[in-house]
Amino acid sequence: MARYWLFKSEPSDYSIQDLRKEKRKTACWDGVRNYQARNLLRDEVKKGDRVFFYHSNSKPSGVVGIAEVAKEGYPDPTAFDPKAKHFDPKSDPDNPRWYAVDLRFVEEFDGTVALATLRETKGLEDMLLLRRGQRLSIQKVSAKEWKVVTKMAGAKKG
DNA sequence: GCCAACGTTGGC
DNA sequence: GCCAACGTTGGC
Repeated sequence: MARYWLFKSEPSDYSIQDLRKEKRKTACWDGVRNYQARNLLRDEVKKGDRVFFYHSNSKPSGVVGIAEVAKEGYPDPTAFDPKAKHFDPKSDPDNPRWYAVDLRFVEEFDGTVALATLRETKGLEDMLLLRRGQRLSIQKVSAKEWKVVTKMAGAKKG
């Protein structure tokens, strides 16, 4: 059974439009440096899973579209690259500390499903994103929440 | 730009 | 293992 996720990104850093413009509309989701998120990328995010693309620190912040997992967890190459922004000298290629997945663009919503709107929506009361103090950049989304949000967005390929 | 809520680091 | 200091996230 396919699972659902929500991946956060600051659009000034990397946006859904950037993903759409990629060759084959696919990109390596690298740079995650949080152990909880790492565990999800390494162990639970599977090929074919669907992902909400969330723009944080944005106006407004919210879910802007859908991607799918094109490649399952593998060692994050940027952790070994001294020139990379998220280089980690303590990550050893023989025992990698950080993981990445590949995401493929699926769809961009007509508009942003804003965080404020999500908060007001029935059926999303338990959504992790809306939980106080929840800052994780990779989050699990339930099938029910996926359905509600895609419906709000008028998604065609949800 | 502010600041609350976390996560990480490092001294002890 | 504790905890203070510091860094980051991300809404507002």
